[in-house]
Amino acid sequence: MKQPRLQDVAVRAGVSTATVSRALSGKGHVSPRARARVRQAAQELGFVVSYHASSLASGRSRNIGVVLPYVDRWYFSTVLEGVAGALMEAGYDLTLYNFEGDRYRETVLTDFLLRKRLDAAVAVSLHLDPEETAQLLSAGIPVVGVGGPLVGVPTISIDDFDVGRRATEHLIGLGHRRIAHLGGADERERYFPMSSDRRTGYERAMADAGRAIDPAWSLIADYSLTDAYQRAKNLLADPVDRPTAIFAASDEMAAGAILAARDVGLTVPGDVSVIGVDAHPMGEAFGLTTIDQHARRQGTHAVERLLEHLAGGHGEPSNEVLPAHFVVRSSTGPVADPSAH
Amino acid sequence: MKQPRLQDVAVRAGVSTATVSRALSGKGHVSPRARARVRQAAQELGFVVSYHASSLASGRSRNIGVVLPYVDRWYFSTVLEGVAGALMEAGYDLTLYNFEGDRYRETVLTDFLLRKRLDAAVAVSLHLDPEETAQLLSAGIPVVGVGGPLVGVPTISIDDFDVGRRATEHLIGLGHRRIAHLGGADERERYFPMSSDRRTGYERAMADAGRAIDPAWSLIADYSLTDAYQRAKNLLADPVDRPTAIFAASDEMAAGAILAARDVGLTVPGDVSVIGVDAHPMGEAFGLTTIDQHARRQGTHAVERLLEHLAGGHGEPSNEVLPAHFVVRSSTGPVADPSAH
DNA sequence: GTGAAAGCGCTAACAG
DNA sequence: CTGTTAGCGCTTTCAC
Repeated sequence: MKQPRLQDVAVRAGVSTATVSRALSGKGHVSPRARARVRQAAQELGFVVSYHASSLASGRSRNIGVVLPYVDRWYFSTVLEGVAGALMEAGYDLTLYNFEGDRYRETVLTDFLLRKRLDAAVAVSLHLDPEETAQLLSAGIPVVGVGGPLVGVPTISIDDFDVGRRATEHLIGLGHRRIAHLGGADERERYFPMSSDRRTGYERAMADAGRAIDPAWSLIADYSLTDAYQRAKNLLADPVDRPTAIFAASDEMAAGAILAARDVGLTVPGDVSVIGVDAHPMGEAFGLTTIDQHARRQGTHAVERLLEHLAGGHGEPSNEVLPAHFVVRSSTGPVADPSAH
Repeated sequence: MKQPRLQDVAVRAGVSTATVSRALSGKGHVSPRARARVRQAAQELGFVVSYHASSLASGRSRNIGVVLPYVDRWYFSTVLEGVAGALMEAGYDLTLYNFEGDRYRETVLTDFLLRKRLDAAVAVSLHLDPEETAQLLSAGIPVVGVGGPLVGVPTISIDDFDVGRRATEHLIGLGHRRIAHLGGADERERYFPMSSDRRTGYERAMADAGRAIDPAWSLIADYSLTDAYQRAKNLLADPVDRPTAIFAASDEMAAGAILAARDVGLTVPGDVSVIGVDAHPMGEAFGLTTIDQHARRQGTHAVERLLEHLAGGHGEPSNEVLPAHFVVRSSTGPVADPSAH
């Protein structure tokens, strides 16, 4: 049994195909009576418009691409969930492009994005060089970024510098002087923009408070719990020259640091305080103090902006900075011996 | 500047559009010389076929749908990554449908899947009732399942019953008698199929070994680390009547159990052994013994089967059971006092 | 091996 | 408010 076509509905409803199209899409005026009959006929036939035919004819596809470097890390999957939910509400399809680090970066940019099948795209925390940005934009569709500021693309993000500074100041306020930072960098020595900004915020806060930063305390991990665990363990193993607090650029890394601390016999926050960023749900079980960056909301917000733009299009959407909020739990506390140096 | 069309390439190469189509798609015979000229012309013009036009004309879209209940849980995002990678290699697009639990279940099934824009779909760990399965299948496209056996749909999975039994037997072999299980169930009181099978495997192993199961030891959590943490904490708080080992149906839950044990002053594996399922990367930092179910491979494998089917189509793909492997680390060990009852 | 031409199923002017 | 009529850009017989 073949799928019914719009033509079939037209015949059954006793109107033209144009009227059916209008009645079903809601565009253009159709008499209530005709509308009812069309709906009825479509219903009976189980008619569903063909996306491809519709898209080809109209030039729009109700389909938005999401480009991200990872899908199995909390921040990305959470933003993705936000984006997916918002698109679903709006009746849009979502096409997923996963770089897997750098593995498919090239392929996605050159082969996939250009097939003119997307109405728009959202790029999550991507760091693209000018040429790559040009490739992205050459698809000729609106793009909005989430996370790292993408040069030349309107972006939804938080103030990562501020987050880094506030997290560090929280620790400083608790009397800590020896504060380490566990941040990230990507495999190709290109920073995740957010990582470097958070790190800069940390450095600024330390400098402003007149604290020295031991270079050995400025760690780089790959954003995974396990890697952070290893590095934190090495850092904390030294009983004399270890920090009393750690600011990790993500909750997963913060969790790794807490595990590391415990495994070298230190208590949290007794011997070492730990603060993260994200408000990852697992932070609860760790009693982790963190800064909530509302990842899901970043995703939904990006979609809202994109759809507004697609609908009205009053100028390009511009950069937008969303707030981030402290969630204080039990992993941070006053330094044990403030006089220690 | 408008995108070049197939026509433009044809003119430039001095051939017909039919030849360009054949040359570019690789279907049908084209002389090497014509092929070269077409490629050249397409190259120079920066031509990319229009997906919609191509799909409309051919009836195929090189687009596969992925339907899953969550995207921010490790198992699902890992399977998704596997699926995405395999599809990318094959030059297919991936359309994502996220149920978000049950939030969009209905919508996805009724509104989205039917728009005849997919060549096939993979359904990850979905439990559908017969009517829902019918809806899925009514899209008229091949579907393969991953994870839970989907009645009427060929599925790639592991033997969850066997996993549950082996995990439990591992504990029994270490001398444990008092073994608890931390499994999952979904919000609507419909089991995740895998959860109930793992639980059954646990029960069988216990029965076979002549161990009694205290009903209070058969816990249900929502698969999150934090929920597992809470429940395990309640379970382990009782100093007299607590289990000496816990089999958790996922590594995230196992991690929660380990945190809980430590927080009530117990050592792992000294006082309580914990085993999980998944081989979640964070298991390393926990020293977690687990059973690797090769989640990513489940995803890639499903795609391979699907593409084979799409290409050759020698009969329906059938159910397939992939192996799972022990990864023994330090969270399981001999029971402290084997004579304890 | 290659070209001509007929669609694929729908949308969007343009008349009426 | 509704019908007519071109396409949208590509694939695919069917001849040559």
